[in-house]
Amino acid sequence: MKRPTIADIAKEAGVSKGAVSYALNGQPGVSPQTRQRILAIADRLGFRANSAARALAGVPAKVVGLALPRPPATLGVEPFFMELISGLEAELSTRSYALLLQMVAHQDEEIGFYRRWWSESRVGGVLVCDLRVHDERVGALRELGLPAVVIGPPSAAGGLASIWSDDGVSMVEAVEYLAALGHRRIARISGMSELAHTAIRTEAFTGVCARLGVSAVTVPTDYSAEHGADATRRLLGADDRPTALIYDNDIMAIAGLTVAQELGLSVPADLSIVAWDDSPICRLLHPPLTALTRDIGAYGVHAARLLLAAMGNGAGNGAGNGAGDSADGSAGDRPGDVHDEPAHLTPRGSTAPPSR
Amino acid sequence: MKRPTIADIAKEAGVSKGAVSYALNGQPGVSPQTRQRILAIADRLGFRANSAARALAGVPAKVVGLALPRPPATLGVEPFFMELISGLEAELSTRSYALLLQMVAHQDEEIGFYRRWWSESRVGGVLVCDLRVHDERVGALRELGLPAVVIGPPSAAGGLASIWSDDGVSMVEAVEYLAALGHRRIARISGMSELAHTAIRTEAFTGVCARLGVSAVTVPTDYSAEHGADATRRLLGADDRPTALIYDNDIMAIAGLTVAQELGLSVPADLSIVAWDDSPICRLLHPPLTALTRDIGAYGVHAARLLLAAMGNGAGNGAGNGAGDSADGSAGDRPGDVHDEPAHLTPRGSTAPPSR
DNA sequence: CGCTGGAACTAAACCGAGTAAGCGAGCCAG
DNA sequence: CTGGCTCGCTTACTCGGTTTAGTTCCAGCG
Repeated sequence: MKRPTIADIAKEAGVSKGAVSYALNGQPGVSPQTRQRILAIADRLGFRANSAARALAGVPAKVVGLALPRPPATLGVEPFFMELISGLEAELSTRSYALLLQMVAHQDEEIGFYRRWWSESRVGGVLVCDLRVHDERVGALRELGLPAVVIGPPSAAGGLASIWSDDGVSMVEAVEYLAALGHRRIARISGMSELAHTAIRTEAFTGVCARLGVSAVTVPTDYSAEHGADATRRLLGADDRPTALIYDNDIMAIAGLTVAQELGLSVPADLSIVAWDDSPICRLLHPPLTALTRDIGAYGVHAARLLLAAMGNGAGNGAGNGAGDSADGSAGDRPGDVHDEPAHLTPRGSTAPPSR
Repeated sequence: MKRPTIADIAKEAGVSKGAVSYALNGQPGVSPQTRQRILAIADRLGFRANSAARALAGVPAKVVGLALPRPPATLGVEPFFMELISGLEAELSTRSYALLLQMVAHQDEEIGFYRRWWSESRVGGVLVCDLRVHDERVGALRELGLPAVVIGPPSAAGGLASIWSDDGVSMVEAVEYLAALGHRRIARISGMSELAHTAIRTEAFTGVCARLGVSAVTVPTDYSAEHGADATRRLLGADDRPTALIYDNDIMAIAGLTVAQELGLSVPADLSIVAWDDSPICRLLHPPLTALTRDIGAYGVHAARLLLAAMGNGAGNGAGNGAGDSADGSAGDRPGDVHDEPAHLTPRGSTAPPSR
């Protein structure tokens, strides 16, 4: 089986390759009749333009690169990423863009891949996750001139387009809720402290706790279930143990719930638990977890839209404020930054007033 | 910043483009000295061959395609896939292959993508998951002549290379274990019954239960936590409820554990639970789940190796029996089929003799 | 009637690699 | 001394699109 080329179509239609190219790409230079004829033949032959040839001819590759930090414990990856990818794909594939996935162990390797993708002109743009407070990737990407969208706070994006939901707002909502229930000792099991969004959450957490007169502790972890369980054990073993715990991801919250139950604590009577991000499992646990819920899929859709816009394919609604349901970009961020809806608290059975 | 091309290198080295190409690809036709000089220049310039140009020149694309069935409930995807991808990547990236990921809603769409990838010569081969009993994708791929590896039972692979672990063996192990504990009514919450591996598990399950004189029920679901919970509720509400449950994935097992506890049943005293596949959460639940454990990452590594071999890059150990620690390919399957180690039972706190 | 202009198309260059064919130099054998 | 071979390299063409620079033809207009 041989793939049909434009030359085949040209021969069949009795025109030149150029005419076929114009016809297929909707460019002027061919009469409507000829265009119709060419399109019909292309369709009949099942023609699809060879992506290598178009890429070589300078048409930007309809491929988007995503480098995923390999999870520290190499175990499973958080549900967050799967949902994000799912959302990215939803948008990308409707526009016939492909997603090139690459797992990386550390930032240097990741930058290496960006360099490589660029020099091989493999991708037209990239998505950057897990932004650090001072992130070398930003500089490297700007230097390469590779279109990029940062999934994280604009403050650390260093001028690259970014999409993010304001974790500070969500953190305040969670703490205010717990404080209103009567909690006065709240601990937080956070992710890696070098991550930009962790820093933002930490700042918001300490800030709002101070304002409300609540004692606040943050224990940084690597986001893994194991570390989450360990941290929980340590916090609950202390003399003045906290009455409420906020976990920076759902995986650790689930692990923490189990630890609490093993220690003989009843949730929510003896201990309240809040999870950040809300995978289906949170709803199915006993008790179901109160969680900070956001539409991660939509987050991915918006990120993809923003990147496509940055790549020049601004096609219609993709440009500017791509997020249909996003908040206004009120804070003085440059155009190209999109604020998604922040996560909101979904109270469930794992939170209640502390027992006296 | 402009990408260096072989023409740049040629000019700098004072030779022709052809010589550079020969030198870079380790082909004869240039003297060792000239080769050295060219390589040094290429290195200094940070040269990387434009992937589009090589693809156009007929060098097979170092890209592997993976179409993932979009999860039925579009919620999160099973940990299985993330771990599998992680393993695939581990092998692919050491050989500088890229992974093209595509989410698809149904089989027809998936076949469409294979066609497209083929006619655009985007990928050099594909991996096929979630094999059906009679799977149209197999025929389509053979027709296209696109190298492919099936992640599933050879019986349904229709002659394509396949990799798989014998789920029948594992199922027998689990049931024999439960029967030895004294269970006489075992139910199984399975995945989609049209999937080939579900069929194999079901056959093994009914077979071994009949042999051991154990009553067996299989309830098919869509693998989602919700369906798993529903099925569990129904099974446990019946008059002669089973004393042990086997779940076809870990997600449903977790949901099922929660349901049992809500119904006031104590696990494992009143009900034993076995999960198929063993994500970190299984270990952290209370009680920790007895699970059928396998090294999914290694599974992915072997799948990638097999595909690379099928694509002609047999480089060394990739060919033949790619799985270092795999069982021998004893059963009469053709070369190109690899048997990975079957899942083995890891007894934990969720299984015990049934209460009288 | 002749000139201009635009529509519709063709021919050929081009992108950046890979590669078959050819060619000169050096070497060896006859 | 010459024919033939090999080595080392160049030339030129290929892949399949895109794109630029023409070319042809016809309509419109002074």
